[in-house]
Amino acid sequence: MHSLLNVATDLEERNPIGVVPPINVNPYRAACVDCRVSSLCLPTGLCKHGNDRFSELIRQRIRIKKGYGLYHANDPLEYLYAVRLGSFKTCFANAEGQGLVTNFWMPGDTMGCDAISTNRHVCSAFALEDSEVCLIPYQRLESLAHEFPFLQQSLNRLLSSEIVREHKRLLMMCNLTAEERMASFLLGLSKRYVERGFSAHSFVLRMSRDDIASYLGLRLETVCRCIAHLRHLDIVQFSGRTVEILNLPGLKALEHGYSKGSAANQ
Amino acid sequence: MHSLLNVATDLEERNPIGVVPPINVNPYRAACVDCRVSSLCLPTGLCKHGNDRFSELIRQRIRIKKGYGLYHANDPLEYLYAVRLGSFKTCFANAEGQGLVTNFWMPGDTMGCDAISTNRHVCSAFALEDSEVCLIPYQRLESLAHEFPFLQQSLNRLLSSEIVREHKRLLMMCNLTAEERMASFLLGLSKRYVERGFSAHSFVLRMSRDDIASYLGLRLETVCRCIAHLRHLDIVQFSGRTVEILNLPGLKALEHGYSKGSAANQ
DNA sequence: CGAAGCATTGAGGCGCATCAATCCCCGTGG
DNA sequence: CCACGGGGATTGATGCGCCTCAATGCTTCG
Repeated sequence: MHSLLNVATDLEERNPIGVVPPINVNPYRAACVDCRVSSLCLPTGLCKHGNDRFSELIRQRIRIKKGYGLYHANDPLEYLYAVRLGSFKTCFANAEGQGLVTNFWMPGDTMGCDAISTNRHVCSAFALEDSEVCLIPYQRLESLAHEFPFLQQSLNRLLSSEIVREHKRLLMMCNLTAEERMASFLLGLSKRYVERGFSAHSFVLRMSRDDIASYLGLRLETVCRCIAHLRHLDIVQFSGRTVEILNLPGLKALEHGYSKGSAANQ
Repeated sequence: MHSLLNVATDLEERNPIGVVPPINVNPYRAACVDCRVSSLCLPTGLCKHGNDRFSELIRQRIRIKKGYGLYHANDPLEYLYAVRLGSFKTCFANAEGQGLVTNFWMPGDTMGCDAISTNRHVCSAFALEDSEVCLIPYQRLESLAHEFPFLQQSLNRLLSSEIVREHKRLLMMCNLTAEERMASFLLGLSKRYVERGFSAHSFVLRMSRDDIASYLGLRLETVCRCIAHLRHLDIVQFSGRTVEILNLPGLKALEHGYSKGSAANQ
């Protein structure tokens, strides 16, 4: 039991890496200054000069079509990848082929940091919609971070915050019921959309039910049932992948299990 | 359901931080050159000069008695902590007081990296036996890492490898049964003891059944039952916290679920 | 030596996985 | 235009693994 599908295999076969040539976008244009999500990205807070130098690093900005892979487990670490547009999922699998979705990535997020430890990617990244990423050559990033200590600190914080995020996820897996996880997931998405200037109440899920299930440590059917329940409670409206949060406080209450008769924690 | 005990509270109360004054050990003696676990620690691979400079950072080496706290969630990040002797657990808790054991730490491990993201510790660390740690002042470590790029790279790799470790743990939580997790846990411990020059077959658990349960996302009783089962299979001998692995290949088979009639994955 | 904490074992129930059938949506081609 | 097929989503029935509650044994330490 508990053997989740290998979430990568099906897509990997659709995209033997290298088959889809990266599409170079605006190679001569400064990447960061006019980027909509620069305030969330790695060079945030860097001085003008540092920011310019960082922009010079980004020699390639590439487009990835929906469903295709950007990098794969065991690829040598060459770049970190900053999402500029669209969204991705990353999948981690062991030797036995059991795998899971480790994260969903939105504009401003930087993917691939887990590769630094071994100089090889341990996850595979797939576009959930037509997307655009900036390629950050890691070697040169290291050099630049040496020149600009603030950048080094940002990188350290980025790495550390991934550890904390994983801690929180572990906590969720251990302590929350399926419904609480689902509520937590939707609230997390909502928050991230707000950070990016979108509505907190209304958004479109870019990932399948199966991806959500994998991310939450559940099965697809359980996710569906949770969604059905949220609908019946009139807390969230779903139509396909379009989400409408009707009762945000109610959803937050669900996340903390206040709906059940658990020990009264204020 | 699923509300694990707050693993920190009981011990926190026994040790309001500051009550136990750190015991300064050998302040004038170079810390790293003669350390038994220097080969596993942060400055590994650093040049002679860099190693000397790193040693100078370590102005304090302190002893912590069994059960007492070393640092606590929300403490400002001042030091990273390198375990020199003994062992620790770190606990992470959310606002509701639900918590879990995030990791167990052995000599050569460096604790506190998750604090870099917010400049405050997010976990609390407790000694599982009388222990000794080196205090690495983080600000000064940053400066030294700037002087010695190799040290910076080691730090980056350390952070990144914590992310990968958490990925693996998540995978374990999602894909493995209680018994497989228990087998995986024991094998992990065994491996780490070997790295430190101890026996692969025979060791003492420093943590309680409850700690193990929390770490594995299980309940104490389930851990006990798994132990009982391993004992009946003559794969592992337990007497209290002393462990004797009688059948290492058998244990590895259990970890991958080959005992059950799962789909024949070679 | 008694108390407190830790560990073990048993009985019973619940939450989620599993298996299976059906539905819906959408792109494709006759 | 509709028939067709395929992948994703939904819903139901059933069973199992682990949690929960509870009683008892064991170890440790003042």
